[in-house]
Amino acid sequence: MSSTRREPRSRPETLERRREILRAAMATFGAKGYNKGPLTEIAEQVNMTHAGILHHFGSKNQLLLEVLRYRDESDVAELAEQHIPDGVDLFRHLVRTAFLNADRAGIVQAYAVLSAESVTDDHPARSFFEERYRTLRTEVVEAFRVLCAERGVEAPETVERAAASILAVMDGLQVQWLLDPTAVDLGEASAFAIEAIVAQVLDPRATPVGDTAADEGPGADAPTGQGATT
Amino acid sequence: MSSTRREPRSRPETLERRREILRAAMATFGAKGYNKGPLTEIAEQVNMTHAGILHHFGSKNQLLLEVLRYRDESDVAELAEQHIPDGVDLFRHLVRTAFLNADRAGIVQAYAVLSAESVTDDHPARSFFEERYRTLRTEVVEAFRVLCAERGVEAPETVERAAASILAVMDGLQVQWLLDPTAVDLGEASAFAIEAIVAQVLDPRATPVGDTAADEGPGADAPTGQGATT
DNA sequence: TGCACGTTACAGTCCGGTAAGTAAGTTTGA
DNA sequence: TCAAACTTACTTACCGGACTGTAACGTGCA
Repeated sequence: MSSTRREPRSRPETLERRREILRAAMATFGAKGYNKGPLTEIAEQVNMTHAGILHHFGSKNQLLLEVLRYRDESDVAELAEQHIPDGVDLFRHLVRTAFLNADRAGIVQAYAVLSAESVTDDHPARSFFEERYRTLRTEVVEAFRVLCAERGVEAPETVERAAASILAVMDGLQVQWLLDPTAVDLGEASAFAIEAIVAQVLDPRATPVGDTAADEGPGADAPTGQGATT
Repeated sequence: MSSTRREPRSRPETLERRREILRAAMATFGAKGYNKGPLTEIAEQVNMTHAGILHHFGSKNQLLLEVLRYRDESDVAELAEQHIPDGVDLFRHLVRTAFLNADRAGIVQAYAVLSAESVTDDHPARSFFEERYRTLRTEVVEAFRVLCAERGVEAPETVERAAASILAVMDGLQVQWLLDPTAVDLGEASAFAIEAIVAQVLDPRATPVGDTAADEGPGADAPTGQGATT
């Protein structure tokens, strides 16, 4: 756990070898989760023993963290070739990502499984996902501010909720889509929901739900229904 | 795995004993997930050995399925004392549930963790959650139809996407809220998002996102950005 | 008396991590 | 330049722990 030889990487091909391992780890963590994804399965994908993996990463725990960091770095590297989206471009970017994700079930599954698993006790990826969501929410909030400024309206205080909701709906749709890809169109549904939320921020309207929901608190009555936690 | 003595339950107190076990199992599966939640931990919560648990449920696998069934039955039993919500009442019910869930982190976590874990290979709860989402989506679609009929408008074909989105946003917000309860207000954010989606179904409006998103497909360009999968 | 409800004990797996050894590669210095 | 000295990248072998499931046995209610 502690004495992990880190960053030797003297030989040039080692770096590519490590990347192979990281991609393999992403695959099995995605398919089985972190807890149930054994090192041996990762190892045999790259024709190695599990001890070889541990030689490179020190521990399974450390491997997971590097897997997550690796993906973010790859994405950021690709992004750097473009401009950094802000304002309405960020929302378009999110919609486009949702459409693209429909062809990347493996990666989608890895993030869906690992992010939910991370809320369990002492999970090694917990702080990673905490920070990830914090960062993403901040970016979306900023995009709302820019968008409102362009429209010449003051950004309402609902932007925080809206930002969380946009990320939430994308994640939640992924789970439903992974369970039954024929039942949910990941791209179209994400686009619809994002439009709905953006519209509500820019031009709030009362609805038959909201009419009474405004004063809704942890009411004294009320059971839970089949959708207890959804 | 196969020959599990089921439903003997000769003595009256046995039924309550089983319920104790189910509640304890819900707690540890929620805290650690199914794969990492050991039977011994469930057992010691009810002052038993893990072999005692297996005597009642035959296998850990079977225990999980009964846990999930038990919760739904409890919820439905409570619901039966009320009316079955439909039309706009279902949406109000969902919002109310979100507020209530803010005080039930344990149950929320169990569903969040298990539903995401269920998408992994050969997970015992997979078909449970497939069916659960299918049922819930159908109910929400029906509520949209009733609501549209009340308003005298024709239900648009977006109701399917909207139904999936409403469930998705509730689930996704739960994950963010579990990771950092101070960053997200589960009830308020759920209410906001549900209102937004209902409003968009009843009265669709173009947005700066949708203006171009309509023709958005798996475009040839486009990387993924930090929010690769969200 | 017999069955339900446990217990203890154990079998069998699986898995992460460590130790020790080996065959390459890289560095260094005369 | 080239070989000794050292490092890296593994392998095999093994340890120890955790966990599910089974078998055998006791105990008390009906």
